[in-house]
Amino acid sequence: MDRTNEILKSIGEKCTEQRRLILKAILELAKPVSADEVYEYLSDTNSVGRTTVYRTLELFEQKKLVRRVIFRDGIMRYESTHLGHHHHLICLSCGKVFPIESCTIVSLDESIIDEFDFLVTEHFLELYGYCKNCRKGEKK
Amino acid sequence: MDRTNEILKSIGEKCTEQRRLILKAILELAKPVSADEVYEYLSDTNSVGRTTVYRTLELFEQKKLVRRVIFRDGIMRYESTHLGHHHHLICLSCGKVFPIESCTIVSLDESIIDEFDFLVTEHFLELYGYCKNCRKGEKK
DNA sequence: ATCTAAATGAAACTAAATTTCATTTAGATG
DNA sequence: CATCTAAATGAAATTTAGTTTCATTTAGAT
Repeated sequence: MDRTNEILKSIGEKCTEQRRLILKAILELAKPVSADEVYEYLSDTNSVGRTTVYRTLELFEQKKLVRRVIFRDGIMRYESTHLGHHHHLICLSCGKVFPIESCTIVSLDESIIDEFDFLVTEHFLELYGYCKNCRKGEKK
Repeated sequence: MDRTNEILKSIGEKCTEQRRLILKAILELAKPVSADEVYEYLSDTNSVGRTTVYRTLELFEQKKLVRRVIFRDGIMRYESTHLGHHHHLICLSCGKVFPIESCTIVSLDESIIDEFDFLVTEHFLELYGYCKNCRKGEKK
């Protein structure tokens, strides 16, 4: 059940207890999380320092194990690339994040090279609003 | 030529020298700029403090004179809402920002209420890649 | 001209993220 | 298996963006 060792080997980096724990956390959480959230998540193990979390997430980003996502609060969050390309619905009331798997923007990426002579390599779309739960009991 | 007074009056806020200068800067720069960039832009006038720039941009955001945009570096930038709804091409090489006026996402906003029962009130799309200039002379 | 609530700005503070550097360790090598 | 070394770790210091505090100034109402 612990694929973290294999994954770390596959990116050609040392397998340390800390890296395994951080990778495990990212896979388990399966949503965008900040370095501090990962640190808190692992705080009961008492075996990973804050600095290491920051550094390891940066390493994972370089190695494409995670991608960085930034919402309106400007905090850097990371999510597993195993989740595949998707966008986010973010509730302005409760803060919950919902993934949208379908992406209708890829065609835009391609048309932009013609229209703007700009080669798009990645794009990020975030949609803000109010989720089902937070809209309950509101005046219509 | 100085509409800043009228604009400040129209939002029902005091017209101060500082607010006029900051608003003028935002209108002149006509692109997403950080508080510090506005401060630097006005540094030769020596008449606006850093704190005031931060506070005034926040006020302008509340009053919908500017909107906050956040790129991958997590720095808060603001741009005039006079520019209208649009998205951004950001060059990963030179950092230049190009606006895309057309928005093909509005229909997505609407379909999401049905599919996810989530009411979208705003969305942000940023496309990263390489602009014409920075791609010059590269191997094909 | 006077007055007052609001605006300003220097300095202190906060929070996220990065850097430094002494210590520890993975895993390569003999 | 023991040894060795470059890499990884983490506590503390530092940096940076942004916010708060509070004494002073000022817009604009009276």
